[in-house]
Amino acid sequence: MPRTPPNPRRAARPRRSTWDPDRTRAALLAAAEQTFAERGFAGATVEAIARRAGVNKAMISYHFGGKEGLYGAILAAAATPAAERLRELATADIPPVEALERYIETFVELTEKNPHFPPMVLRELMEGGRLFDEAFFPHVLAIFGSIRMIIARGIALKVFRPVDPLVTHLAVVGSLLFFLVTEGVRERMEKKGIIPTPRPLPKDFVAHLKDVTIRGLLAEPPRN
Amino acid sequence: MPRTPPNPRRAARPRRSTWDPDRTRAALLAAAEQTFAERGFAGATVEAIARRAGVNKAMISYHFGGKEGLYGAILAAAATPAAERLRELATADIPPVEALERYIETFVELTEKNPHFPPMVLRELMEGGRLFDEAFFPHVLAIFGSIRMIIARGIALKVFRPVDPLVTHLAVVGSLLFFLVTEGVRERMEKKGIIPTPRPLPKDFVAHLKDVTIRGLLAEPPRN
DNA sequence: GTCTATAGGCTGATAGAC
DNA sequence: GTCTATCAGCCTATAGAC
Repeated sequence: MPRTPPNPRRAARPRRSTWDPDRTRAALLAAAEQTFAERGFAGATVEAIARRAGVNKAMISYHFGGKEGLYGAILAAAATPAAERLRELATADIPPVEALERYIETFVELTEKNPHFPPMVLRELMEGGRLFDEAFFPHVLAIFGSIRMIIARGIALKVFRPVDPLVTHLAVVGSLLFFLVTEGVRERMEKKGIIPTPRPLPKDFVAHLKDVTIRGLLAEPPRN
Repeated sequence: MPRTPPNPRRAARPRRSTWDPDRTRAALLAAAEQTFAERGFAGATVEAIARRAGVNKAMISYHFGGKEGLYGAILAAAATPAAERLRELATADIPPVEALERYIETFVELTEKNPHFPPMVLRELMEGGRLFDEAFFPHVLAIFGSIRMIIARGIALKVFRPVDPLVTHLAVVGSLLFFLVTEGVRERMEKKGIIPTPRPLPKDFVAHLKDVTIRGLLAEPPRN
């Protein structure tokens, strides 16, 4: 009898017909995104990320040059299309009220494909470490700058009151990010029965924020 | 000649006439608050905290039972008076508009004594780990519940439109927390000359948020 | 391109002297 | 109550086989 029989687990797992570096990269990006969002940069361990991705942890160093590189790759990958889409919205020829409403909708919609992006961005804003990377920072500026442009245009057209666009956009984006990053805790509270009413859904929040923000900004108050 | 002359650094430091455990505890709490806020729980090391406090790192285990205990002590200490003060405001017999304005003012004012509290609370909301501690969670509920009560009262009195108080308070508190936790990054951006205009101060943000929120909630739009 | 094995560094906690 | 010295555990990164 041989000392080491074939490992059943190894035999059971269908061997991939060939190596697939793209699949490895993609799996790592997805697993890391989730783990970083849950535990932060320092709290996430490369072993946890690799296990979740189903690949060896050495692959992180190989493909991304280490934990830092992986983090940066995730941020840049998610930020690029988001920044582009919001900038298009801001520079398109759309009435300011509608543009602002669509900014809010789009902001939330984008995070549905990428639910771990808001906590990562917020963390970077708090810690400010990797935020100023060349590959990431311009996108953040674009995301925040787009809504500021929309507000400024609304003021120039006298549709909005002469508020400070900088302060205003902080209030709106802050609401959005806060709602998005706290969805998890509300879900847990609901499951534990700590809060009586069902938790608000993203669409409820979007509708509310559009409503209150527009009303708060309009030069001519709407008739109720 | 003796092999080991008196260590000059040791001699230079004036020896405290007697030990002062209260001072040790206080120094650790202050240093930890700052370090945790800057780097998060996992990112902060007990050695960094102890060095900043000017005490030996073994004191953390002695006085607080470890890093976790220290973190919890900070959260509870800051949350208790804040929750109490905001609850008083919510239950006092004040017109809803004024109460909401004072809630926003007080919220910001409280963090000026305790600038590291917002990032710690927000982090807990994101990670949800120690959030559900018995010593901490009721205070968070009180802080969030107070503004919800104010809004609900305004609706009952028909001063505010019939919005959802739960959604509404998330938008307001979210704005506040986001502004407060990102003050550091705006300061850094201003110093680096990345943003052209001077950064908004807390009082500017408070004034804006009060203005836009009240206008967005009022049943009878104000005459401009 | 992927994996195993391991090096090398840092962390949080504690035993024991004072 | 405080300090020094030290430990076991975990971390990231890499060398080298396949």
